[in-house]
Amino acid sequence: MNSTKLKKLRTAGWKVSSAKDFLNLSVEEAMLVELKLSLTSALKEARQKRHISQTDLAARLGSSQSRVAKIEAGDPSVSLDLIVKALFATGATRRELQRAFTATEKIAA
Amino acid sequence: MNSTKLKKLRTAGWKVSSAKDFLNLSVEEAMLVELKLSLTSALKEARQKRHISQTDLAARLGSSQSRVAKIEAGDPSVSLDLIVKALFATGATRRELQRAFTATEKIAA
DNA sequence: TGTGTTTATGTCATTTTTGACATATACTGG
DNA sequence: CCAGTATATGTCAAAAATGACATAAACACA
Repeated sequence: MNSTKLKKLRTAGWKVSSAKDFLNLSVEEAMLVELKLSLTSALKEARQKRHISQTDLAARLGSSQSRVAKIEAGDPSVSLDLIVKALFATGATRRELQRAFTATEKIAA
Repeated sequence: MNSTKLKKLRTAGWKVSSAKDFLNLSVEEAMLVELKLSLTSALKEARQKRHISQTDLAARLGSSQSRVAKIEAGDPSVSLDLIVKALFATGATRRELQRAFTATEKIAA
């Protein structure tokens, strides 16, 4: 986790905390962001594979199309809770979730 | 996921939604709760194994001892984001996290 | 017993996340 | 081109989560 990567996350709108201990605290936050990106990517795949529209998924999830779009777009306003709930709502099992955990998401240059 | 289990989660303070579609929507929420419990349990283990106090962990995390206690207690007011950040803060790797994903947490009778 | 440390529980003002809505922009067949 | 469907983006009031604080309870170990 280098500082270039951190900068990229910041410009993407992520609030990777400006706390005192830049090289500790923020790294955990950045790890979380990476995890989220892996999962949202997995979500998009899972949803499309099953031919569910964002609107459909939103209904299953008790949410709105716009929020589903934001989840998949990796919007910083989306919690891990919601991402995981969305994944479950597509029918993904815990094991599938687990798989998504391994892959590290590349942050576009 | 039976309805007895759902009742237990509810009495533990979890807001497993009373949405129309009890046998779909709430099940995903319950799955999320189970996942959270697995992770908080893993967190407690990870922290204790490394002889870190809740106060120490709170500092690393930029949080407070009371919140760390709540995380480990499986308090419903704690987000998945915070649980995962806490796990990372103990030094847990993504692979360790992944392991915690498999184990299903028993809900005390 | 007392003293220090760790963990638990309750409360609350502030911050973050949410669903909903409007609206814009793709994308797909006709 | 148009019409229908899917997805993206911005905004906002309401709801949920947060750190901080007080304080209690459990634990250790002299």
